[in-house]
Amino acid sequence: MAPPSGRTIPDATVARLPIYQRVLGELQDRGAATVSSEDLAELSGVNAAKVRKDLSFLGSYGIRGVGYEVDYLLFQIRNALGLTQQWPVVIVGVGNLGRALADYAGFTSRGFPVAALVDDDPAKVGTEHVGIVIRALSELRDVVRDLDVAIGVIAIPASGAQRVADLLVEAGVSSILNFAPTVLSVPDGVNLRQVDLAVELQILSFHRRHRNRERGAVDPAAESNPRR
Amino acid sequence: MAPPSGRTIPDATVARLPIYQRVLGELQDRGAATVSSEDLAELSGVNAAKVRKDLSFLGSYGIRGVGYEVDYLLFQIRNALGLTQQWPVVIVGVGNLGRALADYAGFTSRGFPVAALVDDDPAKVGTEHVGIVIRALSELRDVVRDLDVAIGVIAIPASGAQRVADLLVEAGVSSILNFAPTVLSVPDGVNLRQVDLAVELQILSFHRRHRNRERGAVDPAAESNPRR
DNA sequence: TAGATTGTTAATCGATTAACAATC
DNA sequence: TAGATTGTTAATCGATTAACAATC
Repeated sequence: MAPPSGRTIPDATVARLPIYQRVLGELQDRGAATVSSEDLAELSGVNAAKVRKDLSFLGSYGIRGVGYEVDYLLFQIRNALGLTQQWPVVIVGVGNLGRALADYAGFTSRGFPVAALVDDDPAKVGTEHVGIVIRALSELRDVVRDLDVAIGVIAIPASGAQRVADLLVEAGVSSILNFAPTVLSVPDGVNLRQVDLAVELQILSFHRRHRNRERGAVDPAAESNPRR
Repeated sequence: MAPPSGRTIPDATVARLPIYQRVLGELQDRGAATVSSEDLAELSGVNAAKVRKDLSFLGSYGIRGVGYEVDYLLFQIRNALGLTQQWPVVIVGVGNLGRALADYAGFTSRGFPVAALVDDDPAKVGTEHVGIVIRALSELRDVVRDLDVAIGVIAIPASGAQRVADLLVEAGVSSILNFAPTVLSVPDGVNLRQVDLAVELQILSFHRRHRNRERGAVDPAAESNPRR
């Protein structure tokens, strides 16, 4: 009954909690009071046993014979994820991707308000995007301090990413989300996640190829070895 | 010596092949002829034993005492991923995210040229973005047929995503990359991958919270239970 | 009480990693 | 031959899932 104490939530479970959170939010909007693991699983695209196991790591928040109270479970998931408060983010790089992220409603609505935009192009500094003034890279430290920024988002080309990561760490952010296709190194204690948009396409490409293989389709590009 | 025949490459390995590919590409640009599993691991941010195991699923392409020939290994990885040919993509939704994706150099340079842009806003249809004319949603089938499109990218809000997915499937694409934060259902035989930009922030938030916990920091937001 | 659904167990499967024989 | 590095084994760890007792 008490919230789990020793606790360690497996990584695989942590990665699914945001999905449950989103689905529960939709259920809440539709006015659902409770949901069974079966239904939550269906809506989330996973196995029902997995849902129950995942939720059991948070504590014992279901009611046997009934299901889970939507409001209550949503609160507990938000709590586990640390989303009962807002975490302002700074986006570094106001190119196409940076602008898309700044406009992306999903950030603010899910607890990550875009507090600041930063770019090193003098032509952009001082202009506004969606009501946020673009600041210079040299102001990063002040921006992070003044706006209480916890998370830095890197939305610039790979070549400058490590330098920006270093600046973000110096400026005091504790977490970095990197969209540049390059492996970054950060000090211990700084959380780092990497998203590579093209990687997803490459994985798709692999699966596409193998689905076709199974069906006996011929893939001419797959044959022939080059030199050596 | 012969390319592996029975083959099944584990999912975890498939997910890392694009990383090795990118790192090998950088090594190639720098003129490196060979690379050891130790160095490739370091540059990719993984364990050296894992690199060797991953690569062994593709075949036996290393040279003991020497390492891996960069060019040859790169070819074999591209081959395994099905990237020895180009896979044109169509991007549905020319909002901020769609435009960012269309401009993203990483797509074209890694074998996924943006063949077409599609939007259902009449004001956008017929205009150009980065040299590509924006077509109407109703033309999707023609676009896919005429431009030999294999992959559809969904870059619209969640509410319309399932309908667009259905249209893409009808139009004949075999793979879908979905950026809308909603679970899609597609027929068997269609490959689907989901990217949720906010999910990454939420996972970061969790890890941030627990790093702090370990250090004995107090998190006021974590306490107190709501009603019930 | 009967029906429904959770929380947990235990079996299974897949992924990681150190260690080392094979071999360049 | 000596040194380096692969490819593979085997031990370990973590994730998934069916099954079911507990209980609303």
